[in-house]
Amino acid sequence: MQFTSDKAIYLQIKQLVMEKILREEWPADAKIPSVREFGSDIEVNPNTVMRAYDILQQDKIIYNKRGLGFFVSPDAIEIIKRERKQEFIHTDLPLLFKTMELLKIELNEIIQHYNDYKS
Amino acid sequence: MQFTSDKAIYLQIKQLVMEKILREEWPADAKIPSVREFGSDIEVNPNTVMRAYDILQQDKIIYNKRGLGFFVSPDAIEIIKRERKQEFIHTDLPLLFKTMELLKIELNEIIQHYNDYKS
Amino acid sequence: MQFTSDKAIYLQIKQLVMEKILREEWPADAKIPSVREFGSDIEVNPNTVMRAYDILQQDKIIYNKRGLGFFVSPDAIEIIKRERKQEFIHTDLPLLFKTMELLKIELNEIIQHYNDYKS
Amino acid sequence: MQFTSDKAIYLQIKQLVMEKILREEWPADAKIPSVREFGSDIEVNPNTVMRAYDILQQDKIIYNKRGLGFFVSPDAIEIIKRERKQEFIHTDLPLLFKTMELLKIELNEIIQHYNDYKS
DNA sequence: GTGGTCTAGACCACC
DNA sequence: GTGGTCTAGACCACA
Repeated sequence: MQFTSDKAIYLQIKQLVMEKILREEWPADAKIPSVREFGSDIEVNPNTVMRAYDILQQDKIIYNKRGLGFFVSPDAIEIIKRERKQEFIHTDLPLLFKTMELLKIELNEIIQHYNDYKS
Repeated sequence: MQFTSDKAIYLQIKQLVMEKILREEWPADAKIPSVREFGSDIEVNPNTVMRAYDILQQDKIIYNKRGLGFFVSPDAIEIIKRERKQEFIHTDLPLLFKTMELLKIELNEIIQHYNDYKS
Repeated sequence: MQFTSDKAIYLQIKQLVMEKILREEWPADAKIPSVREFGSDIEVNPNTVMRAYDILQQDKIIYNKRGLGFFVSPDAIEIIKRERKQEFIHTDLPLLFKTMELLKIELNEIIQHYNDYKS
Repeated sequence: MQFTSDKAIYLQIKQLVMEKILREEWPADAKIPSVREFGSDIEVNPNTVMRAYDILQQDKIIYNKRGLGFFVSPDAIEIIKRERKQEFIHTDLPLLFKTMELLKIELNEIIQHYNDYKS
């Protein structure tokens, strides 16, 4: 696993976990790797993994059973999608449209790129 | 002027200046505010404004006449557009499409939001 | 049975047992469930239940007959009440009063809530 | 400054800060000590102080100006009181009443202790 | 000067 | 074995 240096590692780990959940690699109520195990997998200090797990727990995306480990929350996917969609619609899209305006890019061009991407 | 705290202020200032140029609020060869003036306008330390101007000058988006101040470069718009368009197409768009995929958002929805935005 | 994750489970079990005794659900000299039975009831590892029973035995709230199981001590209620009352008066109440002071809550309001609670 | 060992230090620091704000030792928009300064004051590692500040910032009780430090949020007192009152009414009080019931303590006795406390 | 991140290593309670 | 807390020390970007 390689990390970009322009974003905090613990945030990238958070992202990584959420993607694994979305892809159902880690299904609901499944145990996720312990902080030590995951840390050694991706070559990151367990404390840093812990920080990511901590936030994920606050967001109710994972939960903890004392002495056993962290588990995927039953409604994790729903929560993640809800959060991300909010951000997408209220932050990402407006930014996209504003940039399009400034650069005088038409919608057609976006659609063109989209079709290229899908194929 | 309010700044987001999750991005360096000097970068937000740089962004702001580029937008003003793109919108032709500050046309080619026009004098832009001095670091002190602009700094007090937006309630930011002049040093921080200077840092933004420095980078803009390196990018040849503005130029300096000693003792007179900073001025918009004649080909500023062209430079900005070239830079931003690269980033837009090769970084922003792919990221957007990836998010759409994960959230199962169709292109139709984007078009819908776009029309809402334009009106 | 659900447990809060912010307190040790064995302590929550201890609490639970003491409440059952105080409510006389488990009267004096009655046999209480075996660690295995109780553990499977509340979905907790028998070792953890054992740890709670151990402490309860040390406190002389329950006693053990080898090969037969654990039983409620004749003076269990008295012991529990003595312990808890000390803690209640010298720890819980002062803390409560301090909070009331900080939040500017008057005694009247407490009495009001008490009446609501009783009805 | 001394800390109880039965509660995480960073939580006690959070508590301490909130009390200083409630007592208006640190008024609205005032700068609070830097993590290093406060850490050396109370003889705690700056990282631990940071953890407390982090949570306080999430709760919008303090805010950050990049490169300058942390400041008391204008509506900090209101937020703290709201939070604490919720907890008081929905957690502390029900627990109090339940304990009173179990220990067969009457309201009179509480009132008695309250008067003793006030004098 | 300020926060923010990360590591390494320690110690603890809990299951 | 698991999480959770804390320290010490390092490095960085930012104002």
